[in-house]
Amino acid sequence: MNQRDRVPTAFLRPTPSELGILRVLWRLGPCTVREVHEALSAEEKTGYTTVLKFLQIMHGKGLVERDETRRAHVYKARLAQRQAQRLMTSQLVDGVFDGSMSKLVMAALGDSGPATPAELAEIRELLDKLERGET
Amino acid sequence: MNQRDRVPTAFLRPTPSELGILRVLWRLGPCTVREVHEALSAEEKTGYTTVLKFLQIMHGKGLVERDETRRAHVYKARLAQRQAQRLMTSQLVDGVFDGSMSKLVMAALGDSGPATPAELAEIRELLDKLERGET
DNA sequence: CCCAAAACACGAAAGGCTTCGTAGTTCTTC
DNA sequence: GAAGAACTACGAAGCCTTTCGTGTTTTGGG
Repeated sequence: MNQRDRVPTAFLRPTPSELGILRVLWRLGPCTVREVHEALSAEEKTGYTTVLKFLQIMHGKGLVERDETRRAHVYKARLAQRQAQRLMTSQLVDGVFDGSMSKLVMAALGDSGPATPAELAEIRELLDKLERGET
Repeated sequence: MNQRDRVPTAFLRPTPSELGILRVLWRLGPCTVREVHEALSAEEKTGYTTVLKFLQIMHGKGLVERDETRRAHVYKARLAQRQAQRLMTSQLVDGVFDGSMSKLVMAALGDSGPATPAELAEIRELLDKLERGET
């Protein structure tokens, strides 16, 4: 595969199962299959080999990296959570918000059980910075 | 709030093709297969019967409604774009933002080429309303 | 050294997505 | 009223996802 392919195209549409595994990897950092399986078992009933197979497939797709130096391979998310957030957010914006990021923000603010005051303040601060800093 | 499967579960994960069709229906309103096909053909090369089949399948899934009173059936998106935005946004928030809507907002505001001043003002106004009005 | 436990690889089945081709039905126009 | 256009329905092929079961390899303890 091309080294410049920094963002695997598979990331454009991770399946729910893949996301579940990625979430574990983001939360716990690099993990063996067993560790992922145990973390996942807390919520869903999944066979060990199912998780193994997923990680193998995800490795094939470039969604995760694999360290094979030890017997129990260690898997690691290829993209940081931040990057995945960026990607998938712009996916969503393109898909259903007519490409308008601010429509997304409006919808999110309007729909959410309104964020806590602290969060609102944080957002406001970011707005200030945006209005001053750039433009 | 739960009348009777108001939101088809298929909406939780529309495929790219399905989204393409839904976007046409949102933009043009209720359409015949031919109309959808023509709108879609502007961007992609798709066979007429392919579009027909998609609409049939989407009808089966409950993604679209169908008026059969005329020979050329008329299809209509089951959910308004606004509702789809709501749904898919909260999907995204659950999936990669640890359930935090404000994290999404922060990411969107931070990543986007900063919105126009008018948009920023609009967002700020909504913030004000949130902080005062509801809780 | 041998065995059980732990780990990986592989394959396969069931179901979903995508894409059409073909066949049958209804409408329009001479 | 027959020919052809415009529609719908159906089925099938090829590929992807999800889920395991089996089989093989490695390893640590007795």
